[in-house]
Amino acid sequence: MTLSRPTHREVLWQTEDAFERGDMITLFGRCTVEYDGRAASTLGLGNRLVILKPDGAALVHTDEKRTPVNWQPPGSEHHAAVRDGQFRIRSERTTPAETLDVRFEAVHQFSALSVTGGRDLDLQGSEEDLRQHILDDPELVESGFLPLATERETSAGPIDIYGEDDEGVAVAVELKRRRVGPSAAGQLQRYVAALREEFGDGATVRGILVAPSVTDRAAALLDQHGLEFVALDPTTGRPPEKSEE
Amino acid sequence: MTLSRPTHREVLWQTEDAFERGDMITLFGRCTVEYDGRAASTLGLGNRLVILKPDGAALVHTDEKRTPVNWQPPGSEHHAAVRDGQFRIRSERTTPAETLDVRFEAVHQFSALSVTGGRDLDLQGSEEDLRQHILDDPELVESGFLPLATERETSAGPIDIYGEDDEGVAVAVELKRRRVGPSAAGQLQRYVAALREEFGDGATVRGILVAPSVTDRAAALLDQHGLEFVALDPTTGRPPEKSEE
DNA sequence: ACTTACATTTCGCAC
DNA sequence: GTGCGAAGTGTAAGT
Repeated sequence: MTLSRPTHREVLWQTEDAFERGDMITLFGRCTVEYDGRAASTLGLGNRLVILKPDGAALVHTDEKRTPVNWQPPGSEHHAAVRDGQFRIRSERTTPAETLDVRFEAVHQFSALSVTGGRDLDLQGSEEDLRQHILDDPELVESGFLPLATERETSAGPIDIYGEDDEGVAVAVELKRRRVGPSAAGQLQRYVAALREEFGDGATVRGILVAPSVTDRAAALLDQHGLEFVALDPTTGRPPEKSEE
Repeated sequence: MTLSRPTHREVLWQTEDAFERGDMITLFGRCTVEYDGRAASTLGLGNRLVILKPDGAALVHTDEKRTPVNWQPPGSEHHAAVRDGQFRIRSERTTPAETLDVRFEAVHQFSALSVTGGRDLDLQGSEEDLRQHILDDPELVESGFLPLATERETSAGPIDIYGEDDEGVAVAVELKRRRVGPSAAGQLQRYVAALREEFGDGATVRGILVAPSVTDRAAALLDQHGLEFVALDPTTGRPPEKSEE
């Protein structure tokens, strides 16, 4: 259902009907946007595409970027009204308290869309896949590596794969699906430190970062703390080609 | 410009015209989606909203979530074609090499939208704002704090605010606009360790994390490393109310 | 509701 | 182009 150059009243009726039906709404028109919540923002007049989803999500898109210029996450409540010659959408949520106000000077187009069909994506190449590759063939990490647990808890957080090397020394393995920087090195360092603390009096714990590649600075940080790096690609589960490193 | 229940041919012509004009395109219809690049995914048949932006961004939205189910970032190249009774969009980019394929069994609606007007958001409450509050009034961190530099480089990365306390001891201040977890504590720890390394032989360096609040685990990590915490709200630049902590 | 970490994160900025 | 960290990050899983 689409309206071209509708009156504000028409948009209001159709919006309420669409909410009722659980349709997704798209509005294109000249509007301002105000947001207040975790931060606060204002956006001056311009033509934008506004999307209202039946799950409570709201998106305001300009002609640039993948990220909406303003939005409201799912679970928000949308309300529509006509006031002061404007068609207005107010979207509110709690925890945290946030409001999004879109005020249309003119709505160029209104659509109510019945969105049906699958929304479950079949995705490959995640960190989870990389973990499965390693559990299927622990030698990928190193000869004699024995995985003992996944998501093994420490005081600093959960270790992706916890195990032992061929000499029975504890090993913390941290997985990343893409090239890693300093933060991943720091993360592994936290886990290894937590294990050493847990085991007490100078226990030996090794830390291995598994990822397609590392930046220089991350490599230096790993080095500083005696941590190791193993190059593996998340999709193939094999060492990446040199061109991919 | 909008077409309802157009033929694939009509959509193709209008799509090419819209690309030419630099319009934003919205398509609603029954389609499958395939993605291959940093990861890979497939999405079965269903009604979705597809948005093609003139900057090369592509978005595929279902009726749920704020995040598109599939997408392509700005800078991609969109191509349209009719083949095997389908209207197809292929969006490609390089570095990294990624392709997005949307195949429409039926296009229920096509729109070409001329998106004009401001897209610059005026946003308040960022980490940058918090920094300005502190530079305007360093006492917010602690009595006698003297900022000497922002983005001060270390071997582990840049320190948000570098300065000295009232006794001339070096202080690294890390800012966060929201409640912090273990990673922020680790980040500050990296910077402080880098400064100690840089200054050599047991030099004293203090680290202060400034944020609205901390999680328990993060507080424990700070404690472990002798790091400190100061509670400040990024918007007001003042200690947050108890209810906000 | 809160914590924790992943994400095809995206985005901006500096080198 | 790569590196690095912020973001109103969003999202899922566990507690």
